[in-house]
This record gives sequence, C-alpha cells and structure tokens, in this order.
Amino acid sequence: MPPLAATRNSILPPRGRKYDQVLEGARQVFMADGFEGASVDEIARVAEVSKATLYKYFADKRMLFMEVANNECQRQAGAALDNIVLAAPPREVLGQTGRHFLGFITSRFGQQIFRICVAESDRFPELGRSFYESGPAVMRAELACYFAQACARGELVIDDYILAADQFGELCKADLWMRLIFGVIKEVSAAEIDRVIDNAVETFLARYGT
Amino acid sequence: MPPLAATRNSILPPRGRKYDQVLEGARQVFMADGFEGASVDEIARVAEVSKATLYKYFADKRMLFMEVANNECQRQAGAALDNIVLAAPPREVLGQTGRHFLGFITSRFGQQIFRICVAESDRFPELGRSFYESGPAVMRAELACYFAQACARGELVIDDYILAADQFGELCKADLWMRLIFGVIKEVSAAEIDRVIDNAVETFLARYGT
DNA sequence: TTGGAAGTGAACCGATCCGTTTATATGCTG
DNA sequence: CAGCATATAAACGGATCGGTTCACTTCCAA
Repeated sequence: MPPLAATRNSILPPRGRKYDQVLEGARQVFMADGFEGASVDEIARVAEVSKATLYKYFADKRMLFMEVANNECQRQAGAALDNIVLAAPPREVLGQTGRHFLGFITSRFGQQIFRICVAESDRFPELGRSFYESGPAVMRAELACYFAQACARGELVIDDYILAADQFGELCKADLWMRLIFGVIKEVSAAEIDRVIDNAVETFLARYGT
Repeated sequence: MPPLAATRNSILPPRGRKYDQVLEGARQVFMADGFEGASVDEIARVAEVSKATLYKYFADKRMLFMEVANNECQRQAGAALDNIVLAAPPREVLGQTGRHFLGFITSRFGQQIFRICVAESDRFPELGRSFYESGPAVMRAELACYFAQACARGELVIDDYILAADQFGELCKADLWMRLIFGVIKEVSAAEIDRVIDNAVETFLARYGT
C-alpha cells in the first residue's frame, strides 16, 4: 500500500487526543517489528498523525518506546491473577493459575513482549526490570500469598514460599515455552497445555502437598 | 582505539586462513552487539581483514551471522553433558547435571547467545530451531536416557521421560534465570545456585524418587 | 470575524550502514 | 624476474532512518 493514506478520520468526531493515537500506533508497530525494526515514519502513518505532531509529544523514539512498554506492562499486570480464589484447595488453585499463566506466556502477545524486552534490555536497562516487576514478580507474590494461607490451613507444607512459587511457575513452562520462543513449534494445543499443567501440579504437590 | 590496526600479524607465520579470522572476528562482534548492532566494518576491523576480503568469503551479513551462530551452537553442544555418569544414583546425577546446566545458562556467554537467538529468530527462523536442537534438546535427550536406565534399576519411577527431563530443567532455573535475562540481577552467587539446585532435586525426587 | 494554537505534509540534514568498486600492494610459483 | 591470485585501503552508491524545519491548513474560542 504505497500512498493510500487517504482514509481520513472523517467518521470519528474529534476522536481521542492525538497523544493516544500516537501511543496506540506505536504500540502496534513496536509489537510487530520490535524497537529497531519499527520506523518512526511508519508509526506516524499507522497512528494517522504527522511526524511533527509525534515529536511534539515524545522527545525521541526511545521515550516513545518506554511509554508503550510501561503501558503494556501495567495493563498486563492488571489482568494477571484477579481470579485466584484464596480459599480453594491447592489442586484447583494451582491448576487454574497455571493454565492462566501458561495461556498468557504462550500467547502471541506474551511472546512478543518478551522478545522485545529481552532484545532491548541492553539498550533500556530499566525496561527488563520494569517488565519483570509488573509481570512475573506479581504472580510470584500472589502465589506466595496463597501458599501462606494454604499452609496455615494445613493444605500445604512449604518453608520457602517464594522459591515454591518460582518452581511452580517454571514447572508450568516445561519446555513448551522454550520451543515456542525458538520457533520450534508455532502454537500449542489445549491437550499439551493440559498435560503440562496437570504434571506441574502433580510434581508440585508431591513435594509440598499433604 | 581509533586506528591502532598497525599490529600486523607479523608474529604468526601464515596463521589460520583469512576465513577463520573473519569468522572469529564476527563471533566476537556479533556476541557483543547482536545482529543489528554489529557493523560489517567493525567485524572487518576486529578480524584484521579488509571488507573486500570478508565479502569474498561470505555472500552477505546474514550468511556470515548464520555461520557464526551454527558454529557456536555446535561448539556448545559438544561440551554439553560429557560428564554424566549413567550408573550414579539420581540425587548425585541430578545435582551435577543441574549445576552444570545452570552454570551454562547463567554464564555471560549463555545469556548472550540466548538473547541473540530470541531477538533474531524472526529474521532467521532456522536459527532458533538450530540452537534449540543443539542445546536444550540435547540435554533433554541425555537426561531422558539416564532416566530410563535409572528406572530400570528401580531408582526412579517415571512414565514420561521427556516431560520429566523438561520439568527438571525448568526447576533448575527457578526464577534465577528470568531475573538474569531481564537484568534484575547482574550475577548469581554460588549459594543461590546451590539453594535452587538442591530444591530442584528435592522437588523432582519427591515426585519421581523411590 | 479574527487570532492563535494545533496539526499537516513534505522536504531536508546528518549519520549509519551494507555491499561494490578501484587502484594498489603483497606474496607465492614457475 | 614475470605473472597471477590474493589482500588491502579508501572511496563511493544507494538506501534507511531519526529528528528538524517550514510553509500551509484546520479548528476553536474570544
């Protein structure tokens, strides 16, 4: 599509502020092409905004990227583990949590944000940390919190909640994630997810269950 | 070091062929800067070779990179798990293997090659697969092989060797690796490694031990 | 209506980089 | 010494990209 930019935003009245347009366009392009791969011109085009306007709101490409990344991290942290039922028995909680977790990290979106964070964490040292704090660290804390309560109820026996949470998280990946990241497989079937999660729960409870 | 290229290779007689110089220079630069970050001029400079010579041996930058990556993968696969003693008891074998594995993936080199494979597996679809096959897949197979023998001796009870191997590999990371990749921590202490590995073995044997 | 802020499109600058070319130098072989 | 393949330095072409500038338009509020 060479020119074609004649779509105009005639339908929508004033529409959201230009700032948001830029952010949304940047989100799309960065997610699709990474940091280096994304060109500011393309972002401006997708955002249906002139490059001059873009640079009125964001000092440079790095700042724009950081803003997008932080937004994504926060959004993701929000929808993380709302549905954890602290009173339910371990087997059920672990299964649900694991499935949710695995579902996210194997999603197209989860993969892409991980890719970018890994690739760009040299250029943006804060990016990796920020992502970790608002992503994996949150799940770890929530899970540890649940473990504490389950232990109090005598349903689990754990000395190091944090390490146990880490172990469960890792068990849920069980190579599925590795093969996805490296493109050995393109997607995972529901059956594979079930098998991995069930076995993760089984192994976890073998150690920590009562 | 601006010019400084006056070192000349006077000391070494004919030295390895120019081809190898290029490959070695490319290895250094790619490992340090990634694919996009590495400039061909810098590679030629580090390799102490003219750019024209470089392009006589390699069609383009991508080809050169693939060659470097494949070499690294093979080299790494070789030094993988030579020291696995198939007759030793599980607790010992798992501990040693886990320590070796964790040592590699937390090393500067292991981190860097992982970074590059992740970042560039869009551009080079074969790269990720190649790395996986000659890296994680090898350890998985070796471990599964050991499990089979240990089961035959009644030391372990495992129905799915592959999945068990994956689980152990994941348990060995236990968030340590994640924090490294994202730059949350810069290096891991020996004590942390011991703690993670010991707990990985413990959890694994709780499920599969006899 | 008017004036100023906000937005636009396009051109432009400087820098980087890949890959090629050219003119020269070096070293090996007969 | 002659001849040829190989290597070198340096420059260049073509392309991309980040970021700026500028002349022009649109919109809104006083």
